[in-house]
Amino acid sequence: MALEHALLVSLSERSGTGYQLTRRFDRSIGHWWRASHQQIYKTLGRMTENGLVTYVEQAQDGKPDKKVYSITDTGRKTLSEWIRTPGTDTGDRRELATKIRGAAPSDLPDLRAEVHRIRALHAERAELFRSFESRDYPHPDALSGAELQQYLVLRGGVLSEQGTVDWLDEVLAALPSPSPTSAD
Amino acid sequence: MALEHALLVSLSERSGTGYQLTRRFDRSIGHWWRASHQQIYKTLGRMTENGLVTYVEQAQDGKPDKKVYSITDTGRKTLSEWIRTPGTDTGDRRELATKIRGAAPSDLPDLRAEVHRIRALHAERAELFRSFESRDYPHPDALSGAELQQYLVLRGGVLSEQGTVDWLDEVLAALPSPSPTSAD
DNA sequence: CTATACATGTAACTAGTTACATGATTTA
DNA sequence: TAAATCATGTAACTAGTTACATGTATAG
Repeated sequence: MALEHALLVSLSERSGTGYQLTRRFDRSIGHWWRASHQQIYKTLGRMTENGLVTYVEQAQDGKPDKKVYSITDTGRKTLSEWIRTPGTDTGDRRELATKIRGAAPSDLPDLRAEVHRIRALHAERAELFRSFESRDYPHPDALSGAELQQYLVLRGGVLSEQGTVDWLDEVLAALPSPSPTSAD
Repeated sequence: MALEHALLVSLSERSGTGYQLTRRFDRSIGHWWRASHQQIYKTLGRMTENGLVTYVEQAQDGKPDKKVYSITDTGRKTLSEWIRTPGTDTGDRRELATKIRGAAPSDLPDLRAEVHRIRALHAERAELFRSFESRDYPHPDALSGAELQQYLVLRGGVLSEQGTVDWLDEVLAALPSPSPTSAD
């Protein structure tokens, strides 16, 4: 589960309550991910059982007690291992974004490799969709009806895949290279 | 549930077995959606109970019997109603793509309105992310470390939102307008 | 002989949503 | 006086994944 890892990234930046984590998700991490407070509380509960996080309960007057969560050493280790391990071959953008966000300097070589890998998956799909496009719809201006609509959906696929490739090219250009003398 | 609607779209184009629907998902509809055969069989079962689809069982020698599903009048009505009704305000691309794919000529005015609505949601988010970008990272070339990585993830959000807007602009330009005399 | 296509499903699980429930403080 | 913010959760449900189970025909 990647929500677990996203929470670890957030907690590795700074500790906070479930409520605060929900709000952070609505803002920064939520640029590409939404998680409800219910889901976050549930996940934090399981993570506590698994020793990835701990919390300190703080009494407050007028408000319910709050639980301030922080990442444990086990959590930090689990996160780093996850970042260093290639993900699934579905090319999940959310998962990759979490890894980019959470990678420590020592994780960067593995991260770059993973970005390359995911970029290749999306480039391949973009190519595949473009081949469908030219094969099945050689004259897009002449289309109408159901065929036009099918074409437009395919166009969405092409643009989405190519957009991901463009983003990852930006990422690779900006991320520090391990060996600046030998170009990639 | 939108898988239900995606299956109705597929069956409204032509009838088929659960297996065939799975394969069609892997190809055309699967450009932006994946569904496993297990999930499709389960969903077809529920849809049969709800009267959206029916099947005819066909014996085959050497192969297990197959169930050829087709859409019912209720299913067709349900699909059309769903297409004509605005969706959630999360701006789900998958859902919109299903509507574009499934809309009959008489659904087009409502579809255009929905595309406009979803385009506006994504344009708003693109703007919001760009405002974060210029406020929090005025000099992107000077960034490094965690801050650079946060910026790159935000860039992914900007590109993704803008990419969706660009796609929907293409859709609006290509889809026939109800009144060609008054420009939008 | 191995993989792929055809054809169906169950069981157990993980992920995520929606509705409900409580209650104080601050801002408009 | 109404809404938003802070703060926690449970219960019921829908959606989707992974592992298991069976069996033939055909192409390489």
